[in-house]
Amino acid sequence: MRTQNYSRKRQAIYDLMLSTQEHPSAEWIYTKLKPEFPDLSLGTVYRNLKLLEENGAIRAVTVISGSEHYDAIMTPHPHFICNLCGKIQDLPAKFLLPELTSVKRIRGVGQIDLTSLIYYGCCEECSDENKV
Amino acid sequence: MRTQNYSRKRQAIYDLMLSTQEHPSAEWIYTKLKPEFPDLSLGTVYRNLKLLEENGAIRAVTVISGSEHYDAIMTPHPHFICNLCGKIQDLPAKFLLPELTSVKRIRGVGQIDLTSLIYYGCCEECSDENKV
DNA sequence: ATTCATGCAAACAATTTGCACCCTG
DNA sequence: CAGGGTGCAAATTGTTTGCATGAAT
Repeated sequence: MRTQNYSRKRQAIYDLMLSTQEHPSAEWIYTKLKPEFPDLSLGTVYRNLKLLEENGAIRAVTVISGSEHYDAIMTPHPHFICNLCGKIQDLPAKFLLPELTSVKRIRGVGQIDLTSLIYYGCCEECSDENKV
Repeated sequence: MRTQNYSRKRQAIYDLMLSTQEHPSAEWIYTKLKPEFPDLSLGTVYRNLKLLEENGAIRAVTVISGSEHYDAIMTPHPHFICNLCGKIQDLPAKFLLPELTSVKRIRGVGQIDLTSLIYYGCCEECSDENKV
């Protein structure tokens, strides 16, 4: 991990990541922080997200319609992603069965660092809207 | 599903998808088919991959270093993705526990269409190389 | 002072799209 | 001949990067 100086903007990005239920993209974070940091640039958000990921402070969930989304909750847990609105929801860790996370190596395949379980479907808000 | 004409190129793309162990990106398919179809264009590959996906003939696995990768095996099964070389391997369906695939709906969250289980780590080829 | 952090704009790379033309049914 | 299908190139979009400047140690 490369040595880092303190940076008020990086701190703000991380704090925002921690405080939200969203699974933000760079753009989302940029828009949220811009009022407080009028001189914030999108490049800084990208750089810091990458840095935080390298430091193990946050992790990438997946790419949704072209943009990467991040999660600051580092306890292993699955996600639910709505195919209609793209919203990502955390699922309780119990949905990630111990039989899955206990697998550390698959013979003839490789060593496992991370297990990603994602359910794709239609969230309740979207299915309610579609009924109306 | 919109009505479609027969297209020799679409057929070739699908055949190639079926015949390979790779989990191709658009670029990979383009390169493979270009010799046989010298007038093939990358746009056509993108258009047809999207069409095949809409038709349920193939499915997107995930985005790896910026590009989408597809799978023509539609039987539910997990994947192993190497963080170093990016190679995607199919895992036997038994690795996708029935407790996972039997979940069709999560209360307060939504309906599930698809369950994606991806193991990320270091494949055997890459760990061998790193030892040398 | 030295190294890190940032704004800005240009560069990049994957994908999409408009349009004219060809092919399939 | 009507509606796909495609090549081509331009446009879009998310992300990265080079450089000059400002901040942290």
